Amino acid sequence: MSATLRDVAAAAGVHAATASRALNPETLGMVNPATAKRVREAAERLGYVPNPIARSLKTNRTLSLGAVVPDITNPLFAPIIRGIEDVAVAAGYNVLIANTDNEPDRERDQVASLRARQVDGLILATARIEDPVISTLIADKVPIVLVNRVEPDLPIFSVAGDDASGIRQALRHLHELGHRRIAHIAGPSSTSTGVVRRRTFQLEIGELGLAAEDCPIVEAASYQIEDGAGCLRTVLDEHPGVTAVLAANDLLAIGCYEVLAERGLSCPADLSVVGFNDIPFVDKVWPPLTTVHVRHYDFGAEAARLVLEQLRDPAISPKSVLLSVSLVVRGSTAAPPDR
Amino acid sequence: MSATLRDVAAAAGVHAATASRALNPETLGMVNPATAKRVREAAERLGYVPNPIARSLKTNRTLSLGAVVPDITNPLFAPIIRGIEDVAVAAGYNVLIANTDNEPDRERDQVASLRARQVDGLILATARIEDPVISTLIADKVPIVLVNRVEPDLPIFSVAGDDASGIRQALRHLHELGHRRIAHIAGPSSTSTGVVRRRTFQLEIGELGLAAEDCPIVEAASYQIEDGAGCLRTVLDEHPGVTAVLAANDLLAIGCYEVLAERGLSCPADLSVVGFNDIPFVDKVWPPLTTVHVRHYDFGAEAARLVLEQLRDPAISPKSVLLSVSLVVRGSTAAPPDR
DNA sequence: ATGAAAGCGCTAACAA
DNA sequence: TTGTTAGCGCTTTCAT
Repeated sequence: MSATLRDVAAAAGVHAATASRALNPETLGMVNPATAKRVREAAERLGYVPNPIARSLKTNRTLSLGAVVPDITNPLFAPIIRGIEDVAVAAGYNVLIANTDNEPDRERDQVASLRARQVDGLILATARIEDPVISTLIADKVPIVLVNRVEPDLPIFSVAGDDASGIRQALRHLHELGHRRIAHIAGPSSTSTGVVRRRTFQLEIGELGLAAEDCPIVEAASYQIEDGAGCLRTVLDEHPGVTAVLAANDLLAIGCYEVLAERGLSCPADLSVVGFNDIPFVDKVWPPLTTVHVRHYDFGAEAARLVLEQLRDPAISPKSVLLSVSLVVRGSTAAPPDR
Repeated sequence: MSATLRDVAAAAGVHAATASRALNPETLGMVNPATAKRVREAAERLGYVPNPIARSLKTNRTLSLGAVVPDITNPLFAPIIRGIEDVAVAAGYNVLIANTDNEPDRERDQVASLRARQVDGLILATARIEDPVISTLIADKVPIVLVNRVEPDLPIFSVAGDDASGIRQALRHLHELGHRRIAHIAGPSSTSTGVVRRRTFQLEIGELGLAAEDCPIVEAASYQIEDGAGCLRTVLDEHPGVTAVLAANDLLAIGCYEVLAERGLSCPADLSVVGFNDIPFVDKVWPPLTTVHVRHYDFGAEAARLVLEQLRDPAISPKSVLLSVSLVVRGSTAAPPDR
């Protein structure tokens, strides 16, 4: 059995409370430097390791944060988690990660489990809109931050990329290359990103003076490669004149590649493709994907900072952080074919 | 404030101890079914959620496992973590994840932090050999499982892929295609996988009757894309006759692609390349990578099962689980060029 | 079958 | 500055 605070106190010839104060930086000021030193030495000698469980029971703080993601194997979330972790660990917190598999029930359970384990704050990177879990969390005053999602109507902290700017940059790039018939493979309308990117696409098409009927939108059931493939098949079948596709994320764009291969079309000669997110490896596919780079690590880091802020000052009012994005032009976009 | 066990007890008109027994499946037998029902209803009514912190303080068990990985953003580890999580959650445990950045100091700190938080068991997916952290853990009788690493000389649980078989399958594939001058880009000799794969390469070269001097080995400083590129440059400069490369992991193989592009060589026409691990997206690069498929999700799932086994029966003796691997032939391998 | 009492290891009033 | 006391919420003897 490892040494407890009482053991340390006894060894240093002081009371447990004094030992506690001596060992805790915040209360160290209340104790005589000499005794503090004795206590520290005794602790060292006994190999004392404080028991955070006992501390938590007393203080109602666990020094841990919960992070809820739809799927840790999605390359999008690894850097987000990494960002959260780095900031949290630096502040003395650790992070409990929970997967939801995009299932509302599992999300509810995981959040409940995290709350039962008394995490001090929560970061949600699950993208569903109108999520009842969130309202409960807000009502219960649990410090939370949303990642990769905006909820303009809710008093809540959030971190997201400037999706509108990303879509605009992508569209203008295609427009400058000469494309006039551009399709959008939209993300699920149950996600905040899907909705925002789609709406911006429509707006910007108008801004550029393109005809809505030349720029079809097909919605993917989920952000997966196969959905991208299915959507592009629909587009090509129904709008053969399209010369470029703007996909709502990289996975959907990669799905497009499969359809091109299967139909003997080449990218970018026959069709230009643009993705969104710049996940790892899309620079290694062929052709290297032109996409919108999003700073996912910073999403996580910023989200963690926002939770910690709330922990420091519970009265602080919510803010939304919008991180800049930038188009990365690679090999999947070029001028449209001559007709 | 949420309801405590005392509140439930009071509401049901019983003592806290009775409420505790009624709510705990293991002790439910000691209590009158009628009172048990009353307690359960009261708990339901008050929305009682047990406080695991208080329970842990008393029982010395936290129902949580620690998972230590070198880098969560490495696509190799996401499925491992996912496997751990799925099994752990199904058994009522949750998982604390810690990154080490491949830094020994950080590994020590993270393990210490996890232990301080009283995790019931640990899973280490960090690959360094002769790791002092491990001996300490063994000495302290902490239930642990090593993942993707074998330590034949240590009495310890481990889960790994059959690396030797993977290397053999890859080499025979190349040999059958007609390659006789095959280079190996080895992983760091500080990792168990690096050592085993390299040794098997040497052995198998002999088995196949190939000359050691025709089959150079270059060791990568780490398992990164850039290291793969650097190693291949060395190989091509010093052994221009080589017609195939077997890389110790996929990232190193992808690094080879970059060198081929930069030298105007084509894969597989000029040089065949084989990877190891079959991480996501290596089927999307160009040419699609021939590689050894490893069941990483199962690594995690099996590791979690092994920890849980130890928790159930602390006296159980260590075992090593070796999971099968299989070569996936894609587009990066072909017959050697005619000379 | 249930209640009483103690205590896990720590911290925070309060008192001295 | 230090000690005393109490208690966080739960489980577990021991007694009834």
